[in-house]
Amino acid sequence: MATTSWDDVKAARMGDSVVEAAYAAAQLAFELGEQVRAMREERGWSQRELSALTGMSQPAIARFEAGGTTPTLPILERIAIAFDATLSVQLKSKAVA
Amino acid sequence: MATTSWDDVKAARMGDSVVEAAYAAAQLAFELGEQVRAMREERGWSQRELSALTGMSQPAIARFEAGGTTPTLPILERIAIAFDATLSVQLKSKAVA
DNA sequence: AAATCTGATACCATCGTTGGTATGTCTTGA
DNA sequence: TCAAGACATACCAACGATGGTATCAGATTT
Repeated sequence: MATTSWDDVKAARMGDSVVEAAYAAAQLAFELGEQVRAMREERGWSQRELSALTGMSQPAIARFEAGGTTPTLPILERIAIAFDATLSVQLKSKAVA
Repeated sequence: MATTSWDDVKAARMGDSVVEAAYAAAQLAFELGEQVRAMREERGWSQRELSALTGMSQPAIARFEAGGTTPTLPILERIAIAFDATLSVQLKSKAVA
């Protein structure tokens, strides 16, 4: 084997993963957007009010709620704080089999 | 009130939030890095092997595990897939009081 | 009808993460 | 001692999210 062999051997398998991950992240972004919109409306806040509380722009809130972008963790933290909520990010092993 | 009033009124309160959120995100990044390193070593994988599986570079893995950067959700998804794990991101309301 | 508020979209500048590469150090093994 | 592997760090280019602003459509109110 020429190169490291790992790069080659796993390359094919990895190709799918990146796409799969991108799709999963997009779905996550969409769901988070929906949840934030629900929490915001629950409190009767406008996008402008939430943007002021989080230091974000109103367009950023709109994009995020629509699932147009995948939010960063710092942004999610700011939103959590605005809602007096807790941000939880976990990597949970599926099966131990 | 001159401008929208929201921008002004909440501005002071928001200042702390941004810093607080940045700190929280950094801590989250650190903990995630530790967890990923643990999961990786648990499987006897080198950073190079994990980088091949996730389509990331070895330096990116090193930075991430050291907590040097705050990972993006797509990256976390790729890592989760490599570990055959599930990525969970939740905004949980604290008290309902 | 006019004014106002809300949410959505577009454009551009900026910032942070990441990719890619090279390099350095340390450890292990031949 | 030398070679190879593993991890860390540095530098730069590319990409995506965000900030800021302006604008637009729809709904509400006067």
